Amino acid sequence: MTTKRETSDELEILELESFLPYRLYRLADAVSREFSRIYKDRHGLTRPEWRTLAGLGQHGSMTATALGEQSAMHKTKVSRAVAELERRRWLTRTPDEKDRRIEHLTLTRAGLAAYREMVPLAMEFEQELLAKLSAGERTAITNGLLALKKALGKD
Amino acid sequence: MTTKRETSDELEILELESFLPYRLYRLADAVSREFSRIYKDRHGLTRPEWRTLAGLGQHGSMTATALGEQSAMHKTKVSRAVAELERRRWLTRTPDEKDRRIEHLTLTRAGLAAYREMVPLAMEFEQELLAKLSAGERTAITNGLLALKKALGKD
DNA sequence: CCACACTGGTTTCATTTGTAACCATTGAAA
DNA sequence: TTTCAATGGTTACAAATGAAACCAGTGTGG
Repeated sequence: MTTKRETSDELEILELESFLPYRLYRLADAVSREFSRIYKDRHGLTRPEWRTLAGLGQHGSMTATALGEQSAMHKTKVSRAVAELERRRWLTRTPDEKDRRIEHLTLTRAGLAAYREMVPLAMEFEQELLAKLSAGERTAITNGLLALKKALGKD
Repeated sequence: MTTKRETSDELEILELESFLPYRLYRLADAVSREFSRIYKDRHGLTRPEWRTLAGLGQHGSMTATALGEQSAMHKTKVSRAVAELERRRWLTRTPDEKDRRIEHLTLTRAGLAAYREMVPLAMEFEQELLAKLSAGERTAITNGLLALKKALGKD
Protein backbone atom coordinates (compact mmCIF):
# COMPACT_ATOMS: atom_id res chain seq x y z
CA MET A 1 0.00 0.00 0.00
CA THR A 2 2.91 2.23 0.81
CA THR A 3 6.29 2.55 -0.72
CA LYS A 4 9.60 2.92 0.96
CA ARG A 5 12.16 4.61 -1.19
CA GLU A 6 14.99 3.98 1.19
CA THR A 7 15.70 1.10 3.46
CA SER A 8 17.67 2.81 6.18
CA ASP A 9 16.84 5.96 8.06
CA GLU A 10 17.20 8.09 4.97
CA LEU A 11 14.17 10.06 3.82
CA GLU A 12 11.15 7.90 3.50
CA ILE A 13 8.40 9.04 1.25
CA LEU A 14 4.74 8.41 1.72
CA GLU A 15 2.85 7.92 -1.48
CA LEU A 16 -0.39 9.63 -0.72
CA GLU A 17 -2.25 8.15 -3.68
CA SER A 18 -1.83 4.66 -2.35
CA PHE A 19 -2.18 5.46 1.33
CA LEU A 20 -5.27 3.65 2.51
CA PRO A 21 -6.85 6.33 4.72
CA TYR A 22 -6.44 8.84 1.96
CA ARG A 23 -7.75 6.58 -0.81
CA LEU A 24 -10.73 5.67 1.27
CA TYR A 25 -11.56 9.20 2.23
CA ARG A 26 -11.19 10.60 -1.24
CA LEU A 27 -13.43 7.96 -2.71
CA ALA A 28 -16.08 8.24 -0.04
CA ASP A 29 -16.04 11.97 -0.43
CA ALA A 30 -16.49 11.76 -4.18
CA VAL A 31 -19.30 9.23 -3.95
CA SER A 32 -21.03 11.06 -1.17
CA ARG A 33 -20.76 14.37 -2.94
CA GLU A 34 -22.19 12.86 -6.06
CA PHE A 35 -25.02 11.22 -4.21
CA SER A 36 -25.77 14.31 -2.18
CA ARG A 37 -26.83 16.04 -5.33
CA ILE A 38 -29.86 13.81 -5.38
CA TYR A 39 -31.29 14.87 -2.05
CA LYS A 40 -29.89 18.36 -2.21
CA ASP A 41 -31.27 19.17 -5.65
CA ARG A 42 -34.54 17.50 -4.97
CA HIS A 43 -35.39 18.79 -1.53
CA GLY A 44 -32.55 20.93 -0.34
CA LEU A 45 -31.64 18.42 2.35
CA THR A 46 -28.31 18.32 4.11
CA ARG A 47 -26.63 15.01 4.73
CA PRO A 48 -27.70 14.77 8.35
CA GLU A 49 -31.24 15.54 7.30
CA TRP A 50 -31.16 12.91 4.61
CA ARG A 51 -29.81 10.35 7.03
CA THR A 52 -32.47 11.19 9.53
CA LEU A 53 -35.12 10.77 6.91
CA ALA A 54 -33.57 7.49 5.83
CA GLY A 55 -33.34 6.23 9.37
CA LEU A 56 -36.91 7.02 10.23
CA GLY A 57 -38.16 5.68 6.93
CA GLN A 58 -36.35 2.47 7.55
CA HIS A 59 -37.28 1.97 11.17
CA GLY A 60 -40.57 3.70 11.47
CA SER A 61 -39.96 5.42 14.76
CA MET A 62 -36.79 6.15 16.64
CA THR A 63 -35.37 8.29 19.39
CA ALA A 64 -32.72 10.86 18.63
CA THR A 65 -30.06 8.78 20.31
CA ALA A 66 -30.95 5.72 18.30
CA LEU A 67 -30.76 7.79 15.15
CA GLY A 68 -27.34 8.98 16.11
CA GLU A 69 -26.14 5.46 16.68
CA GLN A 70 -27.59 4.03 13.56
CA SER A 71 -26.24 6.65 11.24
CA ALA A 72 -23.07 7.56 13.07
CA MET A 73 -23.95 11.15 13.69
CA HIS A 74 -23.04 13.36 16.58
CA LYS A 75 -25.99 14.18 18.80
CA THR A 76 -25.88 17.83 17.84
CA LYS A 77 -26.15 16.92 14.19
CA VAL A 78 -29.14 14.76 14.95
CA SER A 79 -30.71 17.44 17.04
CA ARG A 80 -30.42 20.02 14.31
CA ALA A 81 -31.52 17.71 11.54
CA VAL A 82 -34.56 16.69 13.53
CA ALA A 83 -35.39 20.31 14.25
CA GLU A 84 -35.27 21.13 10.57
CA LEU A 85 -37.37 18.17 9.51
CA GLU A 86 -39.85 19.08 12.18
CA ARG A 87 -39.95 22.62 10.85
CA ARG A 88 -40.82 21.17 7.47
CA ARG A 89 -43.48 19.07 9.12
CA TRP A 90 -41.83 15.91 7.90
CA LEU A 91 -41.71 14.38 11.34
CA THR A 92 -43.37 14.68 14.70
CA ARG A 93 -42.12 14.13 18.20
CA THR A 94 -44.04 12.08 20.68
CA PRO A 95 -42.90 12.22 24.29
CA ASP A 96 -42.28 8.87 25.86
CA GLU A 97 -44.80 7.93 28.52
CA LYS A 98 -42.40 6.38 30.96
CA ASP A 99 -39.34 8.54 30.48
CA ARG A 100 -40.08 12.15 29.78
CA ARG A 101 -36.58 12.89 28.54
CA ILE A 102 -37.18 10.78 25.47
CA GLU A 103 -39.00 11.70 22.33
CA HIS A 104 -40.08 9.25 19.70
CA LEU A 105 -39.69 10.59 16.20
CA THR A 106 -41.98 9.53 13.42
CA LEU A 107 -42.36 10.64 9.84
CA THR A 108 -45.53 12.45 8.94
CA ARG A 109 -47.39 11.70 5.77
CA ALA A 110 -45.35 14.37 4.03
CA GLY A 111 -42.12 12.98 5.40
CA LEU A 112 -43.03 9.52 4.31
CA ALA A 113 -43.89 10.79 0.87
CA ALA A 114 -40.46 12.38 0.58
CA TYR A 115 -38.88 9.16 1.77
CA ARG A 116 -40.79 7.08 -0.75
CA GLU A 117 -39.69 9.43 -3.43
CA MET A 118 -36.05 9.31 -2.42
CA VAL A 119 -35.62 5.59 -1.99
CA PRO A 120 -35.81 4.60 -5.64
CA LEU A 121 -33.45 7.41 -6.54
CA ALA A 122 -30.98 6.22 -3.97
CA MET A 123 -31.22 2.66 -5.16
CA GLU A 124 -30.85 3.71 -8.71
CA PHE A 125 -27.75 5.69 -7.86
CA GLU A 126 -26.21 2.71 -6.19
CA GLN A 127 -27.17 0.37 -8.99
CA GLU A 128 -25.69 2.60 -11.62
CA LEU A 129 -22.49 2.79 -9.71
CA LEU A 130 -22.29 -0.93 -9.16
CA ALA A 131 -23.25 -1.64 -12.72
CA LYS A 132 -19.94 -0.25 -13.79
CA LEU A 133 -18.13 -2.93 -11.84
CA SER A 134 -17.64 -6.55 -12.68
CA ALA A 135 -19.20 -9.11 -10.40
CA GLY A 136 -15.81 -9.82 -8.90
CA GLU A 137 -15.18 -6.19 -8.23
CA ARG A 138 -18.51 -5.83 -6.54
CA THR A 139 -17.82 -8.61 -4.11
CA ALA A 140 -14.32 -7.25 -3.61
CA ILE A 141 -15.65 -3.90 -2.51
CA THR A 142 -18.34 -5.39 -0.36
CA ASN A 143 -16.08 -7.82 1.38
CA GLY A 144 -13.21 -5.43 1.61
CA LEU A 145 -15.28 -2.79 3.33
CA LEU A 146 -16.74 -5.33 5.65
CA ALA A 147 -13.36 -6.68 6.61
CA LEU A 148 -11.99 -3.23 7.18
CA LYS A 149 -14.91 -2.34 9.34
CA LYS A 150 -14.28 -5.36 11.48
CA ALA A 151 -10.60 -4.55 11.65
CA LEU A 152 -11.46 -1.13 12.98
CA GLY A 153 -13.35 -2.73 15.79
CA LYS A 154 -16.19 -0.28 15.30
CA ASP A 155 -18.72 -3.03 14.75
CA MET B 1 -26.34 -4.11 -1.61
CA THR B 2 -29.81 -2.95 -1.12
CA THR B 3 -32.95 -4.75 -0.21
CA LYS B 4 -36.35 -4.40 -1.66
CA ARG B 5 -39.09 -5.40 0.68
CA GLU B 6 -41.84 -5.13 -1.85
CA THR B 7 -41.83 -5.85 -5.52
CA SER B 8 -44.51 -3.51 -6.72
CA ASP B 9 -44.92 0.15 -5.96
CA GLU B 10 -45.58 -0.49 -2.31
CA LEU B 11 -43.24 1.02 0.25
CA GLU B 12 -39.66 0.21 -0.51
CA ILE B 13 -37.17 0.39 2.26
CA LEU B 14 -33.58 1.38 1.94
CA GLU B 15 -31.28 -0.45 4.28
CA LEU B 16 -28.85 2.24 5.21
CA GLU B 17 -26.30 -0.15 6.70
CA SER B 18 -25.77 -1.86 3.38
CA PHE B 19 -26.11 1.19 1.17
CA LEU B 20 -22.76 1.65 -0.50
CA PRO B 21 -22.34 5.42 -0.23
CA TYR B 22 -23.18 5.24 3.42
CA ARG B 23 -20.93 2.30 4.18
CA LEU B 24 -18.08 3.92 2.38
CA TYR B 25 -18.49 7.25 4.06
CA ARG B 26 -18.86 5.85 7.53
CA LEU B 27 -15.75 3.76 7.19
CA ALA B 28 -13.67 6.50 5.65
CA ASP B 29 -14.78 8.83 8.36
CA ALA B 30 -13.85 6.39 11.10
CA VAL B 31 -10.45 5.63 9.62
CA SER B 32 -9.72 9.24 8.91
CA ARG B 33 -10.76 10.31 12.35
CA GLU B 34 -8.57 7.70 13.90
CA PHE B 35 -5.62 8.61 11.76
CA SER B 36 -6.09 12.31 12.33
CA ARG B 37 -5.23 11.80 15.94
CA ILE B 38 -1.68 11.16 14.85
CA TYR B 39 -1.05 14.49 13.21
CA LYS B 40 -3.40 16.39 15.44
CA ASP B 41 -1.92 15.16 18.69
CA ARG B 42 1.61 15.46 17.47
CA HIS B 43 1.57 18.85 15.83
CA GLY B 44 -1.93 20.23 16.00
CA LEU B 45 -2.35 19.94 12.26
CA THR B 46 -5.68 19.98 10.50
CA ARG B 47 -6.33 17.53 7.70
CA PRO B 48 -5.69 20.04 4.94
CA GLU B 49 -2.47 21.00 6.62
CA TRP B 50 -1.41 17.41 6.93
CA ARG B 51 -2.18 16.77 3.28
CA THR B 52 -0.24 19.81 2.25
CA LEU B 53 2.73 18.64 4.25
CA ALA B 54 2.39 15.18 2.77
CA GLY B 55 2.12 16.51 -0.76
CA LEU B 56 5.14 18.72 -0.49
CA GLY B 57 7.14 16.06 1.28
CA GLN B 58 6.34 13.64 -1.48
CA HIS B 59 6.93 15.92 -4.43
CA GLY B 60 9.48 18.36 -3.18
CA SER B 61 7.94 21.49 -4.59
CA MET B 62 4.49 22.21 -5.89
CA THR B 63 2.16 25.03 -6.74
CA ALA B 64 -1.03 25.49 -4.79
CA THR B 65 -3.12 24.30 -7.71
CA ALA B 66 -1.08 21.15 -8.08
CA LEU B 67 -1.49 20.52 -4.38
CA GLY B 68 -5.21 20.89 -4.73
CA GLU B 69 -5.34 18.43 -7.55
CA GLN B 70 -3.14 15.86 -5.95
CA SER B 71 -4.90 15.80 -2.66
CA ALA B 72 -8.42 16.62 -3.80
CA MET B 73 -8.77 19.80 -1.85
CA HIS B 74 -10.65 22.92 -2.74
CA LYS B 75 -8.40 25.85 -3.53
CA THR B 76 -9.52 27.74 -0.45
CA LYS B 77 -8.54 24.82 1.74
CA VAL B 78 -5.16 24.74 0.12
CA SER B 79 -4.76 28.46 0.44
CA ARG B 80 -5.50 28.40 4.13
CA ALA B 81 -3.40 25.35 4.85
CA VAL B 82 -0.46 26.88 3.03
CA ALA B 83 -0.87 30.12 4.92
CA GLU B 84 -0.79 28.29 8.21
CA LEU B 85 2.24 26.18 7.33
CA GLU B 86 3.99 29.33 6.19
CA ARG B 87 3.16 30.97 9.48
CA ARG B 88 4.85 28.05 11.19
CA ARG B 89 7.80 28.48 8.87
CA TRP B 90 7.35 24.97 7.58
CA LEU B 91 7.29 26.08 3.99
CA THR B 92 8.35 28.99 1.82
CA ARG B 93 6.87 30.45 -1.32
CA THR B 94 9.02 31.23 -4.30
CA PRO B 95 7.44 33.30 -7.06
CA ASP B 96 7.68 31.78 -10.48
CA GLU B 97 9.99 33.64 -12.81
CA LYS B 98 7.89 33.36 -15.92
CA ASP B 99 4.38 33.57 -14.48
CA ARG B 100 4.02 35.88 -11.57
CA ARG B 101 0.67 34.48 -10.53
CA ILE B 102 2.30 31.24 -9.52
CA GLU B 103 4.15 30.45 -6.35
CA HIS B 104 6.25 27.37 -5.84
CA LEU B 105 5.93 25.94 -2.39
CA THR B 106 8.76 24.12 -0.70
CA LEU B 107 9.21 22.70 2.75
CA THR B 108 11.77 24.36 4.96
CA ARG B 109 14.14 22.37 7.08
CA ALA B 110 11.61 22.47 9.89
CA GLY B 111 8.80 21.37 7.59
CA LEU B 112 10.87 18.54 6.27
CA ALA B 113 11.72 17.48 9.77
CA ALA B 114 8.05 17.34 10.64
CA TYR B 115 7.38 15.36 7.49
CA ARG B 116 10.13 12.88 8.26
CA GLU B 117 8.69 12.44 11.68
CA MET B 118 5.17 11.87 10.42
CA VAL B 119 5.86 9.41 7.63
CA PRO B 120 6.79 6.43 9.76
CA LEU B 121 3.81 7.08 12.00
CA ALA B 122 1.52 7.14 9.01
CA MET B 123 2.97 3.97 7.62
CA GLU B 124 2.74 2.29 10.95
CA PHE B 125 -0.90 3.24 11.24
CA GLU B 126 -1.65 1.77 7.85
CA GLN B 127 0.32 -1.37 8.56
CA GLU B 128 -1.45 -1.97 11.82
CA LEU B 129 -4.76 -1.58 10.15
CA LEU B 130 -3.90 -3.89 7.28
CA ALA B 131 -2.35 -6.40 9.61
CA LYS B 132 -5.78 -7.13 10.95
CA LEU B 133 -6.90 -8.29 7.54
CA SER B 134 -6.17 -11.51 5.76
CA ALA B 135 -4.17 -11.34 2.55
CA GLY B 136 -7.33 -11.90 0.58
CA GLU B 137 -9.13 -9.13 2.36
CA ARG B 138 -6.29 -6.77 1.72
CA THR B 139 -6.39 -7.35 -2.00
CA ALA B 140 -10.17 -7.15 -1.89
CA ILE B 141 -10.07 -3.69 -0.40
CA THR B 142 -7.33 -2.50 -2.68
CA ASN B 143 -8.93 -3.76 -5.83
CA GLY B 144 -12.39 -2.83 -4.77
CA LEU B 145 -11.43 0.75 -4.11
CA LEU B 146 -9.54 0.94 -7.34
CA ALA B 147 -12.44 -0.41 -9.34
CA LEU B 148 -14.85 1.94 -7.69
CA LYS B 149 -12.62 4.86 -8.38
CA LYS B 150 -12.54 3.95 -12.04
CA ALA B 151 -16.28 3.51 -12.06
CA LEU B 152 -16.66 7.00 -10.75
CA GLY B 153 -14.72 8.29 -13.65
CA LYS B 154 -12.72 10.58 -11.41
CA ASP B 155 -9.42 9.11 -12.47
C1' DC C 1 -36.51 11.93 51.27
C1' DC C 2 -32.40 14.00 49.37
C1' DA C 3 -28.13 14.44 47.34
C1' DC C 4 -25.75 13.24 43.25
C1' DA C 5 -24.15 11.02 39.15
C1' DC C 6 -26.14 9.92 34.63
C1' DT C 7 -28.80 10.24 30.40
C1' DG C 8 -31.57 12.46 26.47
C1' DG C 9 -31.46 16.34 24.14
C1' DT C 10 -30.62 21.44 23.11
C1' DT C 11 -27.92 25.59 22.88
C1' DT C 12 -23.79 28.39 22.69
C1' DC C 13 -19.48 29.39 20.91
C1' DA C 14 -15.34 28.79 18.27
C1' DT C 15 -13.59 26.45 14.05
C1' DT C 16 -13.96 24.64 9.67
C1' DT C 17 -15.92 24.57 5.39
C1' DG C 18 -17.98 26.03 0.74
C1' DT C 19 -19.54 29.59 -2.46
C1' DA C 20 -18.89 33.46 -4.62
C1' DA C 21 -16.73 37.59 -5.25
C1' DC C 22 -12.48 39.40 -5.83
C1' DC C 23 -7.43 40.94 -7.31
C1' DA C 24 -3.59 40.38 -10.09
C1' DT C 25 -1.59 38.47 -14.01
C1' DT C 26 -1.47 36.20 -18.33
C1' DG C 27 -2.46 35.18 -23.18
C1' DA C 28 -4.91 35.34 -27.08
C1' DA C 29 -7.96 38.01 -30.24
C1' DA C 30 -9.32 42.25 -32.48
C1' DT D 1 -2.15 48.13 -28.13
C1' DT D 2 -6.35 47.56 -26.05
C1' DT D 3 -9.76 44.37 -24.62
C1' DC D 4 -11.42 40.46 -22.69
C1' DA D 5 -11.70 35.67 -21.19
C1' DA D 6 -9.12 32.58 -18.36
C1' DT D 7 -6.03 31.33 -14.51
C1' DG D 8 -3.55 31.35 -9.77
C1' DG D 9 -4.62 32.53 -5.59
C1' DT D 10 -6.85 35.20 -1.56
C1' DT D 11 -10.67 37.09 0.96
C1' DA D 12 -15.42 37.81 2.73
C1' DC D 13 -19.45 35.93 4.03
C1' DA D 14 -22.69 32.32 5.16
C1' DA D 15 -23.54 27.73 6.47
C1' DA D 16 -22.09 23.32 8.69
C1' DT D 17 -19.57 21.26 12.35
C1' DG D 18 -17.67 19.80 17.10
C1' DA D 19 -16.75 20.58 21.94
C1' DA D 20 -18.36 21.79 25.94
C1' DA D 21 -21.75 23.91 28.75
C1' DC D 22 -26.24 23.42 29.75
C1' DC D 23 -31.28 21.98 31.12
C1' DA D 24 -34.52 18.74 32.18
C1' DG D 25 -35.67 14.37 33.98
C1' DT D 26 -34.15 9.62 36.08
C1' DG D 27 -32.49 6.50 39.24
C1' DT D 28 -29.50 4.99 42.65
C1' DG D 29 -27.21 5.20 47.42
C1' DG D 30 -27.40 7.04 51.77
